[in-house]
Amino acid sequence: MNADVLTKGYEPHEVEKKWYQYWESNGSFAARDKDAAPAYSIVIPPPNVTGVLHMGHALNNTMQDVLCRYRRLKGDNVLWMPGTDHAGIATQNVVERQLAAEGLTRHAVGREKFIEKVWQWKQESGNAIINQLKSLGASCDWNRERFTMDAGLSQAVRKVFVQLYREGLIYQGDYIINWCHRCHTALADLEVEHEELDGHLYHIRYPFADGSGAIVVATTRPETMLGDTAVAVNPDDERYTAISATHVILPLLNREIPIIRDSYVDMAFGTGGLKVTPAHDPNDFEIGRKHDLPAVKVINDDGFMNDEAGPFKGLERMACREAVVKALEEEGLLVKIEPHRHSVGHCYRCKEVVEPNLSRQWFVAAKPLAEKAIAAVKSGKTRIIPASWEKTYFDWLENIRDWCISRQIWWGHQIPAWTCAACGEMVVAMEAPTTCPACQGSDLVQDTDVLDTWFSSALWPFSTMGWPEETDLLKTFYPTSVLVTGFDILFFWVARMMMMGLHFMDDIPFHDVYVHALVRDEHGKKMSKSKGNVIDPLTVIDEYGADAFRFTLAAFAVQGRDVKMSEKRVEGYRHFVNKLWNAARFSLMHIQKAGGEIDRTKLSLADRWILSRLSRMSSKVADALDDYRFNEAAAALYKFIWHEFCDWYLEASKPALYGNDADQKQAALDVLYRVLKDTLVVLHPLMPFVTEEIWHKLPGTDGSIMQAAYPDANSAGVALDEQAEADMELVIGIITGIRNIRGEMNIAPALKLTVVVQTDDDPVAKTLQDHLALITNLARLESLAIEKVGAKPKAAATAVIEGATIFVSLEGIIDFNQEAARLTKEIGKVDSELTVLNKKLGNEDFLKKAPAAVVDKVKGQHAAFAEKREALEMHLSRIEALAS
RNA sequence: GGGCGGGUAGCUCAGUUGGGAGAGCAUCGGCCUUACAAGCCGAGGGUCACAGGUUCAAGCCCUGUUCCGCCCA
Repeated sequence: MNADVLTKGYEPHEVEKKWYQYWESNGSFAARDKDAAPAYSIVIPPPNVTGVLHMGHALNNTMQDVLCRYRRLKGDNVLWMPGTDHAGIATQNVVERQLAAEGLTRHAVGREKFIEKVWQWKQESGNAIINQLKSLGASCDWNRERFTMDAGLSQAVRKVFVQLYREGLIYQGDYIINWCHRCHTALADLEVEHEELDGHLYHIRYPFADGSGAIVVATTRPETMLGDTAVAVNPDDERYTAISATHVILPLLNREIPIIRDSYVDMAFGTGGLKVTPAHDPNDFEIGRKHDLPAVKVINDDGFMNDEAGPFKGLERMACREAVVKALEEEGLLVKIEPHRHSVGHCYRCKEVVEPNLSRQWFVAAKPLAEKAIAAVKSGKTRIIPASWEKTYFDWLENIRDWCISRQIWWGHQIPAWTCAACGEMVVAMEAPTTCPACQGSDLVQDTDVLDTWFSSALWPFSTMGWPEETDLLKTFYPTSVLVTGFDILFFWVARMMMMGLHFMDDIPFHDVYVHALVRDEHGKKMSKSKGNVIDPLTVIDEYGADAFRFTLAAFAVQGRDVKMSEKRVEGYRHFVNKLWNAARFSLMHIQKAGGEIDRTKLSLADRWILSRLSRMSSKVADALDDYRFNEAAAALYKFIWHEFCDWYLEASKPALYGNDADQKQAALDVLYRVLKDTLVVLHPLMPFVTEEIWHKLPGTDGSIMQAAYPDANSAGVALDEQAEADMELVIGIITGIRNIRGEMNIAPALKLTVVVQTDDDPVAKTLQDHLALITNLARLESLAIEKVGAKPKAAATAVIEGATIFVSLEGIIDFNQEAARLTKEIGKVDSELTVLNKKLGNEDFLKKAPAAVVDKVKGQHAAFAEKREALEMHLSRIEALAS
């Protein structure tokens, strides 16, 4: 026997550090630009460069790592493309806060210097998340790491912008956009989060210009009335069909504005009168365009009222609301204020209330791009998994609106558009023009806006592979195999990558999109700092190890369902890591050298059984991973390793391993070696570290487990063996029956039992006879006799299994009342089974209409239970006779 | 208002062509049995949200009700 090659308990810390460095320095994660092997590729959803690893990243990247490691074991040439996103607004905010601490603003620093500072920040502290991904075990090809602001990716962004502009799919225009006063930028519709809030509905009287009366309008934002350019009513609204007035006097400003009629107006809402503010409301903007109304902007981009607000000029918008309400009240024009619950938009970056605002911005005409994105999924070229997300995807793309892509910040890809100071001509080009094509002037000023960060991430699947160059990488790995992502960025990112990929690469960006759920706390609540229920993945990894953490994530990652995470659950799987560790420890005490070819003629029942179970398990795990059913892969491994390999096989093989029969011992060693080795490989994608550690302790392995081949379920030696599985099931049934008696009768584990099994079923008798030693050992018996049904042992506890009756001799220690109670309980269980079966068999229709196989099965079950009941009943009456 | 997901053991959840209600944790009882007490052996525990329907047969399919969560407007 070997000396202790493994420590008694598994300590992940050093092991994880060691093997990660080993993999990196050996280039184990490197993809080959050109290769004969099948290509498998994933681009990472680039985390924000400002980000720190949270549970969502942990789940997302664990899944990708599992897939990549699995495909490598299957022999694929795997590219897992890593990188980060420049996260325009978020990053700018971080650096601005830093400046603020020094009493500076970005404007004081200047654009050029400010951007320098952002790069500096990125250099110093921007890549924290990359190291955190490494501690999770992520096997990205780090030498290819990309950043959305890299030169190459920026070139791609510019090319895309210029081409779309020339195709008329990018345009500049004055439209209502969402404006965040805090971030001081436009936002796309998607970037606005709506929340139901309690507010007020202000009813305001607008007097008719001809003095013939007034119309009452209702609004939630009274300050915008200063920008009203009309009042609208529904043409079918009988309340207003008869009025003579054509204009109203806008209160406070005493401006005359028209009354217009438009069927858009909801007659049921309030008084049926609608104030129209084209510059500060998206719906009003549409009405304004239709009726050719002027748009008067009263709130500036800084959130303060401008000249158009007259006496309210200079007030902050919320202060202005109060002032307007007060003024209306004084003039007797405020009819009433009602409590009103309504949806309010907030900036997704800073949570500030956003203001609809008329502004000159750049837009992508999304419709034509969306059509191709819809078609690709409809035709099945790209699969969305689970398919339930397809509907959401279609709904959004079918109702897509133009995408506002310009942002009034500094950190990002500056828009490649230049305007001639002399003649106003605009040039959109790859390179900065030196002369104006219209007037030959040389003073060309670049647009100061930058592009939405999502614009560059939309190009990620091909920009990271070197596009617009026609690289080998693109040829080998585009389209990517799968995109793994959370549903929260299905629109932000997935849909846009589809649009851009199809347009510029003329092919889908990925074959599969695997959409996973969110990680919540153990009660299903969203993790948030304010709730204090955030679990930090790094803390978890530190305490329980990355393997246990990854396995937990995989085990709970059921399709379409949120992952509920608690440290307690991770702790449970740490026990599992330790279980594996100790199974390896035991194995390595016996294994001296690499196992040889398995000689199937020399195998014991347990040997054949575990090889058969191994074969099933490795196929099951492969099938599960092929279908992104991570939880099933985890469950299959857990059950096999703990409840089959450890609970039964290791125990069953001990006599051979400790014994003196050289043949038996060699067979057991060969099987043990093979099972451990294959199990490590199958488990490796989920638990990369501990499997690598054990792999290196295993004699006969060379190099990393990452270079191993995924076990072939039908390879020599390992094979499905249904006979062995059936026989082992019988043996396990006998042993469990005996253990049950031992447990229920409170018989000390150390006490060796004398057992008789009676059966008239010859194959059963033969199987048991063949494996007397196995049963004797695992049930801790003094002796085991297999007999024909005959005279019953006297003082014995009884268990009935199919085809056989077990008598555990309890000479001198049997408590007859206890045994009677045990048998009664057992009969009760059988009776409830029989009730169900009797009901079925008593049903004519069942016998007539159910498939014959089902009827036969039920009949068989009934016979077995009836026989069991009879036997138990008989033993009970014997016991009762003895007890009295 | 529209859409999606969910309600199964005390807790968290599996349950994929409709035919045996299961796992982990927790609970109870017994064990330091030569890999593992981070362990071993055994046990208890469920009107599968509710009401109908289809079917010989429903946790699973259909309809309605209710509660919870999310997305969109």
